[in-house]
Order: sequence, then C-alpha cells, then structure tokens
Amino acid sequence: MQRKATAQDVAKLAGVSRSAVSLVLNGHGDGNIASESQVRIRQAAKDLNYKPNAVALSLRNQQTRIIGIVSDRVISGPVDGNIIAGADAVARARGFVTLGLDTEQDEQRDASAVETLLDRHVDALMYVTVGLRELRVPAGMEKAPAILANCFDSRGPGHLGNVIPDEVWGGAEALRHVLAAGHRRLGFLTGPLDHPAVQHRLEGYRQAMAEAGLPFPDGAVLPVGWDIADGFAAASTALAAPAGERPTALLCANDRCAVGAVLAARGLGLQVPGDVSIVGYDDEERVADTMVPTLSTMALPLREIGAAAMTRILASLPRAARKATAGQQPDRTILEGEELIRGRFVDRASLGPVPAS
Amino acid sequence: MQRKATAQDVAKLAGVSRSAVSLVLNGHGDGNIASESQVRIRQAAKDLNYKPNAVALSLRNQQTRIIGIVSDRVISGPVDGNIIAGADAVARARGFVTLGLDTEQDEQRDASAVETLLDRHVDALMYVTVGLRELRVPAGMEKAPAILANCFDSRGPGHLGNVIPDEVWGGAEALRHVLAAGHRRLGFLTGPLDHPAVQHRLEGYRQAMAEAGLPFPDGAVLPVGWDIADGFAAASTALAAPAGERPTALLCANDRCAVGAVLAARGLGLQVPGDVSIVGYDDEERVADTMVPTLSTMALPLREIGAAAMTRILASLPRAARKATAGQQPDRTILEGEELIRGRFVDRASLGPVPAS
DNA sequence: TTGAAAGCGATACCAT
DNA sequence: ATGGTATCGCTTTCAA
Repeated sequence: MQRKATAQDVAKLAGVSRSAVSLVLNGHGDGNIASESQVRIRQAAKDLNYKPNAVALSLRNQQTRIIGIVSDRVISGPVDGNIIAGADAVARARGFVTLGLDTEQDEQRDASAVETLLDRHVDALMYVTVGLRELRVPAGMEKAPAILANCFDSRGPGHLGNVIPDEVWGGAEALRHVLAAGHRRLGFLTGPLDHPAVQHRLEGYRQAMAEAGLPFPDGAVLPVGWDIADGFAAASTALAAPAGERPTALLCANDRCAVGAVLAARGLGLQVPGDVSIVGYDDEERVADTMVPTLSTMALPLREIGAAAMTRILASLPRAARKATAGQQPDRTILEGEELIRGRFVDRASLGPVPAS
Repeated sequence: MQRKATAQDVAKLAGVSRSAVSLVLNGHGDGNIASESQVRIRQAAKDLNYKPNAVALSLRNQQTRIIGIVSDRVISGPVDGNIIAGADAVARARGFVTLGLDTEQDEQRDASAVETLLDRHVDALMYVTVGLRELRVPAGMEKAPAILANCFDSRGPGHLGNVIPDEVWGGAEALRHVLAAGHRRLGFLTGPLDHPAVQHRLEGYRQAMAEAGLPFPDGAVLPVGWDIADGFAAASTALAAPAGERPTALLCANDRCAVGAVLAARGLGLQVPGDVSIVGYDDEERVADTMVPTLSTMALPLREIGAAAMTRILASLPRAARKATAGQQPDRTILEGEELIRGRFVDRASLGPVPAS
C-alpha cells in the first residue's frame, strides 16, 4: 500500500479545510463553497493526482464496493470463465470490483470461502458453477445479498434467486436446425440422464419433434458422458449400423463429446458431414471453432448469465453507496426467482444435408 | 456489509475497555492484562463470534492483505486457470486474498486494471499470462511490489522478476521419451517460430538429439499454430509420405494441435500409436486425459508457477503486517531474476513403440 | 493493570 | 460560506 495524496494535502494546497475538499469533490459544493475556492480545490486535486482512499471510504460508508464470487471450478478449471467475465464487466462499469474464490470442487471449502468473503465485508455474494447443477447453498450466504449463476438452490424455488441457461429452448433450437437440414434418423448423445441440463434438453428435443409432427424416437437417446472418450464410445456404437439404418445426425452433449463422435466417424471411414452430421453444444472456444470440421453447435450464453446475475445483485444494493444504514432498504425482491437466458445456434461445417444414399 | 460485533461490544460484555480487548486478542496481553480479564475477554469474543473488521484493519495497518492479479486471458479464457489457483492457494494459506482482473487480451485495459488495483491499495501485484510471452509491463506496476508469472519483462532482465516454465528442459525431456521408444524419423509440429516457447523447445530438442548422438533433422520442423485445425493441416502433409519415409512420431506444440494430428492420422487410415505416435504438450485437462487415444504429453507446471510467484511476492512484503511504515524495509531483492520451473512427462497411450514395418 | 486518547482517511452535521 | 468535530473499527502509546 503506497502512500498517496490525502484530502488533507489537497486542502492544504488549496488553502481550505478538508471538509471543503470533500464537499466540492462530491458535488455538494455548489450551495456551500465559494466558486473560486472550488476551482482552487479541483486544481489542487488534479495537481496532486488525488483519489479518495478506497479503504477509508469503505470504512466510512460501510460499503466496500466489492462483490464476492464463489465458484466451484470456474477460475482454476480448464473451462470457460465467461460467466465471471460477464459479471465482472458489469461490476466494473459501476465502480465495483469482484473478488473471486474458487473451491476447486471441494464442497468443504464452500463455507470457508463464503466466510472469507464475508470477513472482507463484501457487499454481496454470487455463486457460480462450471456446469448447470443443483447447489447446496453454503452456510453464511444468507448474511449478504446473494444470487446464483448457472446453478439453482437445492431447497427449491423461493429461496435464493438464480440465472441459468434456457436448456429446454436450447435443446429444441438445436434440434430444429437439424430437422431443418432434413435429418430424420437421429442419435442423441446426451450426458447422464440425472443431470438437470440433460433433462431439460430432452424436454426441448421432445418439443421440437412435436412441433415438426414427428414421434420422438426413445431408442435414439444414448446417455453417455461429457468427454471425448464418451462421445467416441457412443458414436462408435451408434454409427456401426449399416448405412440405411444408422443415424444421419448426432446431437452431442457438448463439443468435446462431439470431438469424440467425429473421431469415431473417421475411424469407421465416415465423412463429417458427408455421411453423418454432428452437432455439439456449448460453443467451446478453441474447440468448436477450430475443430476439423468446425463444429455446428448450440452456444451457451455464459457471458450474459454472468452479466444478468451481476445486474440483479447490484440492483438489490442500497442506492448511492451512502447512507447504507439509515437510507432506504435494499430491494431484496430483485433477488428472487429464476431467470432463463437463451443462447444461439452457431452454424458451422459439421452439420450438413442428409446424405444422398 | 452486514453489521457485526465490534471490539467495543466485546469490551462491554467482558467489562473492560476496547484497548484491553485489542491487546489480548493480538497476543500482547500477557504482561499487561490480568489473566482473569483475559479469560473473560476471550470468552466474550467467542460468544459474540467477534472477528476484527478487515476494512478497519486495512486502514489502520496500511495493509490490505490483498494481492492484485492482472491476467490477459486466464480468468475469462477457455484455458487452464491453474496459475491463479496455485497463487491463490499460497496467498490464502497466509491470510491474503487475491483480487483478479482480466483484461481479456485488450492491452489498453492493462494500465487501467493496474490502476484499479492500486486504487484499492493492494499490497502487491502479479501479472499472469495465458501463454509464455514477452510482456510490455503496464504503467503503474512499479508503484507496488510486482512479479510476472508465465511472462517476462520486455525491457529485459534486471527489471521485474518472473517465474516461467523451463521450456528448454521440457522440449528435451519430451524428445528423450520419444527417442527412448525407439523413434528416429520425427516430425516437430511446433507453434510459430517467433514464439519464445517454441524457440526454447527447439533448443531443447537439439540438446536431446545431441545427447543421443543424433543429428538434428532441420527439415522435420513444421511450424504451424496452436489449434486443432493447425495440427490437422500439418500432420496431413507430414503423414502423406509413404510408409518407409513418413515420421513414426510427431511432437506437437500442444494438446489441441495433437488432437488435430490424430484426426489427420485417422483420416489417412493410420492407427495411433500403431502406425504413428503422437505426443502433445501442456497436459490440458479434459483433453489429454480423455482423448482417444489418451495423449502422452509434457505437462506444464502451471500451479507451481503460480505458487512460486506468490511465494516470492509475499516474501518481499514487510514482515508481520504491522508497522508497515516505520518497520523494516520490504525485501525487494526477492523480486529480481527469473525462476524456471520444470513440468513432467505424462506417459499415456498415444506414444508407442516404432511400428514393425 | 487499566483506560483515555491519537490517528489511519474520508464524510457530513453543526456551529460559526 | 466556512471550518471544527464526531464517526467508521481498530491498534498502540502514554498516563494514571
């Protein structure tokens, strides 16, 4: 912590009292301070490169302008941190800063992370998960305004509000694109059936089939996992059927799974998308866009989720930084309910027309 | 910022003054406060779940116990945040917290990120990059103790100290494993030749060849890029040669590039590692370990780099948190020089013996 | 052994 | 219009 100019220094240079400095620099000077004093004060502040000490302000205002973010494996993990990036962008635009603690998927660290943040007197809390999932809200989170991003309260609705991707819509939208390309023999390489995102997407798949007046082919659902090897194994099986029976399009649980599916197709001597189309999910950077062939995929609106969650939490804070105690009540109703955000389908090379056969 | 018990509350409950509370709770009570008062104070603190207000402490001690981290695309990016995780683990173990700002590769945000951090009066700064590179140190970084992780000062040595992976050793070590498997016809799918990591690894490759008494095959170096598509293109060319001439092992710039190489091999009807061995670099989570086949690769010691950088920066801080101003000088010499960290070779399935042919 | 008081930096009320 | 002063919560020196 280096030493910088204080209000006192500015006051001395301008030949006034520090109260005058404070008044002027906060815009309350107009009815109170002689305008020529105001000029001198502003000049002095500029000369000294004066910035109010954030720590002193925090103490004085009982507001740190820090939003604490607990994440399960977003910061340290190999996956996209765009939720946090989106949240941070909103926070910074409003003079807040985010303080992130990653538990690295160790549930025991949840409560201690919250405690650390609370000890630092963050103004609000946000919990971010790497994948959509149920969250056992850590102890202590009720002690500050809080919101969940990409996860939902295990105690059910009516507790902590949250922002999540609209997976029902996402599943439906992805399938709509596949159907529009003419595909009818499909394979759904989903993640585990007990995963909430998988359930939602399946519902979306059913919706899209119904919209198209098609029956839903239950046998086409192949629950696997989220990794390359999972996609490889499932696709190897699904594509082993003779040309007239095998699926002409595979909808995968995510882009890595799709990579495995492409690998499997190539192993069987099949072209993508010539013989089989493959659609991913997530639009993972440096995977979907640089894969061979590039992956058509349903993008997850991660940045938007983070931004929406941060927007809500900031709106719940008492206005104006000052008078946090006496002033108006924080508007907690903003923190209730679930907000669904839609992604968008990214059309690249791996989805093509139905093979002529 | 919720209201919590203050030292005043503890004092009242224990029937003493707040100075007594402070003395006792900081271990300075022994020669000063009656031992029975001490017991009462400790009990009262426990009853009220008293924790000193971190903000007030920061103001009083002129030390926030926050380390600011600026990163170019580590938090928001799709790549491993393990450097930050390693740094954070060290910091938290010593009662510090890290405040990370990601510039998302926008150089213009560099200085403003540093400024934001400095405005928050962080005790020290760290700059983390997603890949090894030269860094034009942002303005303002000299205003606090600072260190570089995974990058190096563009002004050359003797300026900001740094911690980076030992890429020369890494290149040599990877090649040693390939040579030990018997391979002699090699292909080096490196990143761009002007990239520092590529230059270092190339030097390592030469070393390992020399150690083995082999000439270095300049024609085997195929500089490409870092993505799947790059690896695919380069490997497609390299492996197009007839069986007796084509390389039996490919050393790739990173794991994604290796994925592209595997894709290319499969496209040519070649087995990995049956016909050609493929070695990655980075040991990227959820790629190297779940690829089909799983990737043998040179792991980058990201966590260790973060931990080492944080260790050095904390060691440079004035001891004991108190008497920051008057007390001893910060030990800046610790922040000088370059520290090289070695990774380790991870032996999985993609590296095999030379094909019988 | 204990408590009163100064000070970290900024703000806002209240006399002047 | 201006400046003195209490306050935020804590630490530490100095008197009593």
